[in-house]
Amino acid sequence: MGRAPCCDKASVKKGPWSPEEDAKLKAYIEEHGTGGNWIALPQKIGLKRCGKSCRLRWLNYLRPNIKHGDFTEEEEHIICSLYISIGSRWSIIAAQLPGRTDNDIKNYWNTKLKKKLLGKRAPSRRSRATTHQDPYQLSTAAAAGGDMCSTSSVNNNNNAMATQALSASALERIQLHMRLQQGLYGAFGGAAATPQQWPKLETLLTSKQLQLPATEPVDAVATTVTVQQPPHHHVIDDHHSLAAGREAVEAEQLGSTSTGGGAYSMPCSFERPNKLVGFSSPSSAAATEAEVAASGLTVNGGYGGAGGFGTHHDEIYDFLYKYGSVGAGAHGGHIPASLPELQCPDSAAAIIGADEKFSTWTADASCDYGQLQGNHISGNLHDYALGGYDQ
DNA sequence: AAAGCGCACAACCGCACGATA
DNA sequence: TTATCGTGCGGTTGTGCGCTT
Repeated sequence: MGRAPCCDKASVKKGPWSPEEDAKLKAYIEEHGTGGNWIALPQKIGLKRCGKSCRLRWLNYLRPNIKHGDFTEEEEHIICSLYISIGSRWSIIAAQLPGRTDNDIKNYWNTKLKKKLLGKRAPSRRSRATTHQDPYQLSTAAAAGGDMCSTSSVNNNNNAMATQALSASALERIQLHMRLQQGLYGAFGGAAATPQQWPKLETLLTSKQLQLPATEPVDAVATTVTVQQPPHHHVIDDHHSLAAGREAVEAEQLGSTSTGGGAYSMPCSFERPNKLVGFSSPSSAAATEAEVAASGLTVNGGYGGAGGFGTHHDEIYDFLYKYGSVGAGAHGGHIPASLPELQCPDSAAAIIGADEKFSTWTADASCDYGQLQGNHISGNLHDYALGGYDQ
């Protein structure tokens, strides 16, 4: 049985708000506040609108000090840094930008900033509706289907396609991160010849350019946590095992180095600050931990992702934490300068479109990936970032 | 001139979570 | 402990405008 609708959809007005409606809502809230009940509010003031619609209208357009358009370079920097770090948590990103709404930022990102930074065109809705499936559709389908990637098999076409499609989202952030780190495209008007170091999240935090929620202890940034894989949707046996991951982290902690071509340890193998985990509900995290323990899959590393920033974002964050700029990491927080140009894997190209470049990570790259060198990082990262996670 | 297309923005939808009875 | 409800969020869709063909 589904959930009861929040309002009688037959009797509420939909579509654009009229000036009269705006005036009614604004006047009432300015005088009485919301009363803590958006659902009841429209009846009180005689609006034939859904309470949720009223809330949205107020938050996005009517409340004081709302800014629209004209995003500054500084704001773009913050949006990008946070997007790389935490993904599409627009409300959190919006909290760092006074006067901006999550909806505004989301729209700005989707329509302008993403294209500006990645040089890719979002597929039009028309083409999406009438042509072959693209990564965006597949992501949606996967999310709606819930378990398109839920089995351990990634060999059938559907799952392979879904996994590839999901990688577009995951790898997009990594690619964005790298491009910005390397100043490849002179984003924001910067000269490509003088690579611009993208500000580390920590830098933004310490310089007070960003403010984490007040509930988040400052020292959480340096705190590591024991986290766990989600109890379901694992694709682990194609390349590695959780045990291998555990062994790898133990080896890493002992200061030993793994051999090239050996079991790679990217998943489940490194510490990460819990600043993101801190947004999770302790109860839900505990529940997940208990479930994992019951399933016998408990390991060091990885992340349950119950609440907080979600599994998908956390995996990317974990990767960037070790190899990117969101943490000290094994490479001092910097992507190796010799990282090769990123190309779209053939299989993904068929879906994404040959003119779009997506990240892949090749074994023959000359860059130093430390213990990852010599491994087929492409497949591993790909599966790592996406395998079995139901984002 | 008209149709098609791309784009930006506003709004809606459904889900997840927390609070509370 | 469980069911219900309100809220918040992220993804998606609707719509109008301007440009191109």
